[in-house]
Amino acid sequence: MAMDAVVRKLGRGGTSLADEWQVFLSAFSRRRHLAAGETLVRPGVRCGSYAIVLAGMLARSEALPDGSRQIVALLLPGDIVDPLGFAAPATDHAVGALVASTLATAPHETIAALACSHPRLPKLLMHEAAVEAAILRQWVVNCGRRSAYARMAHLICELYSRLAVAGLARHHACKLPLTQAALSDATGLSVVHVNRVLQQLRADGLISLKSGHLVVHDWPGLCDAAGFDSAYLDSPFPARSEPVAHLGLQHRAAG
Amino acid sequence: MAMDAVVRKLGRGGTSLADEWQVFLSAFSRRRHLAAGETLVRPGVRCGSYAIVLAGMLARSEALPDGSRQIVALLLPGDIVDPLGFAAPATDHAVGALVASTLATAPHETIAALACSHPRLPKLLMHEAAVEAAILRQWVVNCGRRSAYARMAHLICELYSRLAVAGLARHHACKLPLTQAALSDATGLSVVHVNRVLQQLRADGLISLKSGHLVVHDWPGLCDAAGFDSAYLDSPFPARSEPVAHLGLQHRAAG
DNA sequence: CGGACTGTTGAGAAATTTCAATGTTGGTGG
DNA sequence: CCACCAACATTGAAATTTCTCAACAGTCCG
Repeated sequence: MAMDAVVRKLGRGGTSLADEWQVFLSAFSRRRHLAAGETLVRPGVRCGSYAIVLAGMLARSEALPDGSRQIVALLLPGDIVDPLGFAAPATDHAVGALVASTLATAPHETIAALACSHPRLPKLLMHEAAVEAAILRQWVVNCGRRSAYARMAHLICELYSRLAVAGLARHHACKLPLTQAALSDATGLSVVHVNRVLQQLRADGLISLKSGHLVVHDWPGLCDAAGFDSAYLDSPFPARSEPVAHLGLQHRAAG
Repeated sequence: MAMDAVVRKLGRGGTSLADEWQVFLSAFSRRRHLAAGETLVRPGVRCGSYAIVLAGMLARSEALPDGSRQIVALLLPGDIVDPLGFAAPATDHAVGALVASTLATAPHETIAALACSHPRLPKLLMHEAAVEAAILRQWVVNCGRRSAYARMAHLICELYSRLAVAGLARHHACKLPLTQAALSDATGLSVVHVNRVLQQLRADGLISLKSGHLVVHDWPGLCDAAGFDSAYLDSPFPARSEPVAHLGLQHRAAG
């Protein structure tokens, strides 16, 4: 079943915590479906369970007083919605489905109980959280210091890489069902400018992006435009595995 | 000794994990001093120990190919440098001291060993990490969607609040030893614009900021300009404690 | 006193936003 | 199958924010 992406992504670190993953995943017996636009977590509400994205795409977002919103993270298949969940205070932001999505869920108590019998389980959650934090840091860099063009390119690099890790990219192509409005909220750019930047990226022969389907025509070029270095994304446990190259990507020259 | 701020800040959640904190802190027997500008962690290097900031101020930052840099987090007294440390992959960014700073350190192995005897210790680290992540999310919002003016105001609100939690603010004033260049790197603005925005904030009677000393003249006004809501910062464990009001701040009306 | 770092100022240039209108697409009901 | 509607994408032009450049002032320290 759709657990594929999850296993692929979570197992990427090699074998050192394979048992813990097995145990952890086995707790996720429940399924939950969300329609596009539906909300999973409301700001200020403590969510009582863990969730793993099986299919679709969700966004963590914050609404601003002036009516605009900022997407603060995108959740792809294989992602744990809130790895620090059972230790975290109430979330301050919303999590909503950008497209129809499927989740697997498990109550916090179940996981907490498992953590007792499998003391290395927290380590595994902490690792996932650390990768999520690294992504978040890149978003700060993105919004803070990169030009609109590089910002868009970087977001696309990140998403492509993450989808590739989950086994959801083939032949430099993947589904990327984000409207330009969503891209705008993710990058902090205006919708109009997103549109123009995308045209530029297409004109430069780097990508195609149409009706939710992304094709990367020039991965090294895109990485270069973005200042993208995938190291922060996939880093498995102690050693560093080969980069996403094995998933059908040429890897850009070390710089 | 300087452990004051630490105890104050880390203990803020009330008593539920007090024992774990005791045990955790007792492992930090080593001290380390950094001069201003000195580097604690270099990108790509796995750091083998935990560190807690006792005094001073450090910055996590990423350098960009074009020579600019983005500060991705500021570490204040009481902060754990990398709560997910022993489960995290190698850091992708640098951590450096902005001013002369003191740290307490403990080897990862020591903490890992303690985690075995005190199974709730990871939960405590995860909680700290969750708060750090919430701050990071606010930075994304800040850089992505707020005007320069609001952005600066928000950063100041955040720093003042965090310093207040650590017991380092009195009478609406605190030390804030950040150069305008550092503020620029933290907000993603140009140095020149930082200067102008600060002048505006002063002219509007919200703050004074001179030679490393901040005074907040109009906390509600500043929060308002920033769109600041302290909820994400201090949230202690399950229940929510009173906001920073008890630390000498008027709290803005709920809204 | 000199030098280095930090803060300040002005003016023109550039990137990005806003506004407002017009295509395009995909689905739905007649 | 067509008409229609809503959501999404695209375009142009003016307005605004922010940046860059370049100069100058203040402060700290040896």
